[in-house]
Amino acid sequence: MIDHRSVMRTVLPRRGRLPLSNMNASPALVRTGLGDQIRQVLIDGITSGRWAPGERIVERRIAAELGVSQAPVREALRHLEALRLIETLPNRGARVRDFTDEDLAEVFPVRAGLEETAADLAVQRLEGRVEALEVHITRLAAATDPDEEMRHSIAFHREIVEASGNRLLRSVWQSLGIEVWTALSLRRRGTELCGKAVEHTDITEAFRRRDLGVGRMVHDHVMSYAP
Amino acid sequence: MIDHRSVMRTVLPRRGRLPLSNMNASPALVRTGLGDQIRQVLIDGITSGRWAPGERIVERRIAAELGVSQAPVREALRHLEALRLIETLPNRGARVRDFTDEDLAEVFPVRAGLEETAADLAVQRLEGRVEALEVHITRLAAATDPDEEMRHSIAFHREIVEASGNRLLRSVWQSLGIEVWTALSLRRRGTELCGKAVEHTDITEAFRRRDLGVGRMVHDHVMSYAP
DNA sequence: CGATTATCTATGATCGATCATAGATCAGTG
DNA sequence: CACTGATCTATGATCGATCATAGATAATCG
Repeated sequence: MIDHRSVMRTVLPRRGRLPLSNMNASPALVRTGLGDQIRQVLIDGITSGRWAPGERIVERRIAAELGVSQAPVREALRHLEALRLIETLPNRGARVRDFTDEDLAEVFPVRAGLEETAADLAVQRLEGRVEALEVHITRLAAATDPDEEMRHSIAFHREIVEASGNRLLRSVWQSLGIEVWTALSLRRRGTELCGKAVEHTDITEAFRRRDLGVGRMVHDHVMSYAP
Repeated sequence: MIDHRSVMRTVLPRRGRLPLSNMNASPALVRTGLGDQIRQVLIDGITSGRWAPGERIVERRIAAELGVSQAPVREALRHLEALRLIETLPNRGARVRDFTDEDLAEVFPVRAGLEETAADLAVQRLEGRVEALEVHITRLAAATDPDEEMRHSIAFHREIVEASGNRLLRSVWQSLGIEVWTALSLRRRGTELCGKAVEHTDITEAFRRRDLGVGRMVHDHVMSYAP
């Protein structure tokens, strides 16, 4: 019998197991359920290449490896499916998706369409107040490693989406899982996307002067990331 | 308070053989799992107003009413959350979302952005072959009741998205659950969206002559649905 | 009495076990 | 030997029960 009463089970249960993910700084002391933790483990495993494309993902095996039951693993797998990291067939389980270059490229037109819309909405609401955007430019400039660069660059784009004030738009954009896919793109080809940072400044200036062409600017900027 | 207990039971199993809700016509004889059936029951219940906005959705109660266990109900609820039909808080359950007019309006800019992108991609691939689009115009013209009208109108838009050839775009657009939200909009205000059908013809003509401005046309057309 | 703390209750989250299906393996038949 | 069908196996889907948390209720204290 396992000790379920242990207060604040920060990590997956059962006899010393798994790395303690979120014990450190965090504004709200996020207590996350097993499903969320498992999801992160699986995302890391797939993006890092620990599981090969096409490899079968067996619910019970993952559950046993992590010392949990099948249920939260299933829950996590559904999230991975929504992120399109795995493919599932009814009654036949899931396997790691084999991302083609085309798969990786498809995200850019979608982002472009969503972010153009977001920018057109945001320029109205921001009324020239671009401080929040500038923060991410500064941080991006100060970034040291490529992974940090990526996160700050994405944060800039997320800020535009947030500024649109359209919660559905935010939700849809978030659900694209840009971080994950960008990480996969970077792994696929060499590390780039560096030079595009200057365009963030141009875009921010356009927001500052309330340039109604900013939507198109963002659209073209996003598409310029595409291979 | 409305009587929930009497409702369904037409399909969900238990001991006996599952009554095969869809044993008849259907190209591929889709056998759907409990989760899918439950999802549909819940969607119908919410869109029809059987469950009031803000009303609590208790997993075990639904499970008992349908004669199934908690697991497939949970699975269905997660889909409803993705459709934004319910709101969920960790460890505190789900309740029917109270859709504001703003909620209903938010979908149009998102659709406009996605469908503009889709149209710009589709016009390249279609090369003037607009037969698939015309089918939906014809069907819409032949539609009798408003519900059928809605479905054919949406089918036209879906066709554009399909024609883009971008599977991610299709997936994202589908996940918006346009049918459900449109049904809610129609329920909220009176039945309209009728006059807009002619614009479908204009758009189709633009596709036929490979007019590169078709993206903007579709964008404006979608936004014209917004209240 | 009002505030604080210790139950109690409802219910989401998780568990371990079972059912059902898709494939694989084996057996029989012409 | 190819083919059909029975049997076995792996595993997803579902179940019933238990654990853990949030909110309600009762008990305690100043």
